[in-house]
Amino acid sequence: MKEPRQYWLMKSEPEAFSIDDLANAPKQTTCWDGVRNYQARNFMRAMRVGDQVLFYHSNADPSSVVGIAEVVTRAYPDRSAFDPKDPHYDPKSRPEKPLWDMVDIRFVQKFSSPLGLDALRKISTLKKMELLRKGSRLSVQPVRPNEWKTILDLSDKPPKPGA
DNA sequence: GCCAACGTTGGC
DNA sequence: GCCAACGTTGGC
Repeated sequence: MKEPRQYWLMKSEPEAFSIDDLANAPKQTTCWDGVRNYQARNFMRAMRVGDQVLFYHSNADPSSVVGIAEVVTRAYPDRSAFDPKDPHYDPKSRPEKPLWDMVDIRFVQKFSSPLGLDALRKISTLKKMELLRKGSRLSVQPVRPNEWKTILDLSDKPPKPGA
């Protein structure tokens, strides 16, 4: 039985790793390391190969959904947690008992124009979207199918005149 | 750069 | 198990 495709949103600061970095990466693929939040980790553990991901630029000007990526591996141990020199080193995670996981994602598409937070907030069907919740900081979060469809429809359209 | 919201830590 | 202190995220 084939599981239905799931949708997610992943945040990255473009200064650190942008959608262009993903597009230019070897095989247009990267491992999503450095996640050190249990909720975000658990969402990655729930991911399946083929799941679709909205790529979001945080701390950007303006912060926006900028494109699409695809999950290409199941979750597996994040080795960066074992490395004392790594900024995301976590001594609680040991190779024999890994605490943190990551997945690999592959570039699918960059939107012709980014969808900024202010524009997304105007869409009534996105009212409940995790990204738009006040104080929401989750760097990996689920996206509802109708939210996914709404955002893809928006990305198809040229920017509104005068907007 | 500010600061509100949030998660984690650690004293008790 | 409570909760204050602290560190981080991320919009603005």
